[in-house]
Amino acid sequence: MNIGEIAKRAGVSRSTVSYALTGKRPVSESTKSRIQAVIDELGYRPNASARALKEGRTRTIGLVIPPAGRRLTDMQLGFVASVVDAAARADLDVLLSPSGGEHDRSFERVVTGRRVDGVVLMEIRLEDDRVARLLQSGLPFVGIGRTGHPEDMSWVDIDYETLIAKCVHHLADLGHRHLALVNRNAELVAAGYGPGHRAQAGFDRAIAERGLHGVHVCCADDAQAGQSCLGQLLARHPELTALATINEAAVAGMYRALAEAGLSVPRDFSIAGVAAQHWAENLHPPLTAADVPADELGAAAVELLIQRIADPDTPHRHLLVAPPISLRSTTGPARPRA
Amino acid sequence: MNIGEIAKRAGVSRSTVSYALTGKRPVSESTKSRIQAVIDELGYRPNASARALKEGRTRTIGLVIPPAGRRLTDMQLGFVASVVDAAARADLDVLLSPSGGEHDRSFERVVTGRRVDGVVLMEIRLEDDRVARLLQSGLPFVGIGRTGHPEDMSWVDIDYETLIAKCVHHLADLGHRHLALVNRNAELVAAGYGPGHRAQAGFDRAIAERGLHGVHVCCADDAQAGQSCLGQLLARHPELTALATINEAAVAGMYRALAEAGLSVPRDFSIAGVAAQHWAENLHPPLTAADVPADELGAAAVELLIQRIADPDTPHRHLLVAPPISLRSTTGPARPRA
DNA sequence: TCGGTTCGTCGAATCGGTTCGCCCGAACAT
DNA sequence: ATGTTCGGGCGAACCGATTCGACGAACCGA
Repeated sequence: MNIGEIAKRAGVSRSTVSYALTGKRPVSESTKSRIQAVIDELGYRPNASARALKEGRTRTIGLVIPPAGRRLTDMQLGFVASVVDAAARADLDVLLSPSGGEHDRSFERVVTGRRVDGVVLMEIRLEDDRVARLLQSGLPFVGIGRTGHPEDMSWVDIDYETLIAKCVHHLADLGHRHLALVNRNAELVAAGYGPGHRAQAGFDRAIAERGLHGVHVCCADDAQAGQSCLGQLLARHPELTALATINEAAVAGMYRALAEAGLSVPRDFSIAGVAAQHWAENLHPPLTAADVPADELGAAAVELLIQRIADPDTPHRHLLVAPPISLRSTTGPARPRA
Repeated sequence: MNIGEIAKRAGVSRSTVSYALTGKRPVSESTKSRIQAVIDELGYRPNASARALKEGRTRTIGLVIPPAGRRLTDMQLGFVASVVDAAARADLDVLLSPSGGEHDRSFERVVTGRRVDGVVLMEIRLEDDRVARLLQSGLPFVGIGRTGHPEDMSWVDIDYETLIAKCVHHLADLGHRHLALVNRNAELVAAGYGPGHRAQAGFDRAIAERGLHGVHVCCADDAQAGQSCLGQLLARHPELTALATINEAAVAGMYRALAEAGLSVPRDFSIAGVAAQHWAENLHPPLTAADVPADELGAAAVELLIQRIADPDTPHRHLLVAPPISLRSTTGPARPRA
């Protein structure tokens, strides 16, 4: 069912059908309705590949997510959902590419075969070869997250450094003197995962400013790990009375570890973190946390990307968000542990 | 950077470059390596749209997920992950379409514009117009889930009816006489969501077979809802001592409701369900449940789809899985509530 | 009545690949 | 010497849209 068939049955040329559909040139009402009738009857839709070939754009964006197999965090899910949603609103399709580190065929296909008009990239490292590939390819892209050279690209990001510092100050204000930072999983941080490093920087800075004691641990991104990790931490550091974390997936397990240790939250131990609002609210007890507006960030990323696609030479734009900390039920005045 | 440019620089015709790349006709080693050198130098990759146009296939499959805005369950996430993963292994790209009920532009684009070679459809209702659209369009597709006329399509599915019946029998064996079924959210079930109805059918059947008493409730798919829903249920039905559920997202909240009511699990109250293995294990306490092998199902769906794409006239195939119930920590002997 | 717009339409070129038919020369069999 | 096969390569058609230049008819003001 191609445009030629429609043209033939409507008794016009193919170009007229095209103009009737796009409206890029005037077509009389009578022929327009005749064409439309044929189209409705045959259920014709223009072939996307042919259109993309001629127009030079695919009306599709790529979304590069962490590799399959690894579980996405709730926040990342929020990003994906909002990107997909924003793209749909702009009548763009989304091509999913689960891409890890080295030569990933899926990533290469997306970047290199003109399959997409632009790319949204997630889980960016301080040094990230996917960013390098995209830069050299000239394909428009926007990061959710940023590298160590953030001027070279457009991005939206969460200001983990500031937020974790805020958490520390909040806890310090409550009298806590011995704090821990529970980071994301060790492999990720070792690979140069930006938020992990920036969170640590913010933690160290705030600890120093307030003259406190801080310990830093990595923890796999699930409840089991959170439980065992904090269990060990509590045993090894009996002086700890609070922690800050960016590892939302581990928090539920931390609660269990505290319960096991006979510590009640927030009476004996305080936790402050950075998490998707939905997640923080649904934990039990609800987590005092900086509520990351995942939907806004994803939508903003798509908006930036659409602009870059329209004009690849616009200067890069950046959006760094540092939402306020919502006080819920997991932080309270310091009380020395037994 | 098109194939003509490569041909020119390598001093051969365009067709020779094409044959050198696809290997569909013999090309001498010497010219092949000359062509390859030019390609490496210029970083050429064939234009996917042009190839798709000529070949008549896109090497892309569509994945239709529940509409954005709604949160995917852990099991659904497992499906998505495994579909994406299986597709990547087969060098297929995945186009994501979040599609709800009525005329969804994203769904229409995917189905109708020859953007994809086939579709994996999720969250199918007993009567589903997306299935109808796909059938009439002739596009190969495979359901994760099935309609009320399952012979007309290929699908993989979980046998909720059998599994919930098994749960009931398991609980009955433990001496429970008054059981509840906690279903997914009411809108979904009202809209004819298959698993919801089949679970209820299995529940009713088993209840009747064992001569028990059963109540049936719908519950929104989150912990908050699970808590309030079960709270009310316990108050209204003091005779209940156990429940079966397919609503994995609500289980954490049910635990809370039970704790609030002063009931301990499994001493005072038992829960058996159907859930993704990962989820059941990570709950606290770990849920006695039929462990749904989400990765296998997703991979099987892709495999079926690839076959249908290769030969659209093969008879439909079906895969109905009923994994055994893993006994964990949430079911025990009945004990009348105070 | 004549030249200039404007409207509606058509034909042909084009996007970047794949593929079919054909051709040339070397190797081989008869 | 003659026919046959086959490796290696070329040119052109084709996939299904968009888009540009052109063209006839109607319409306008001078």
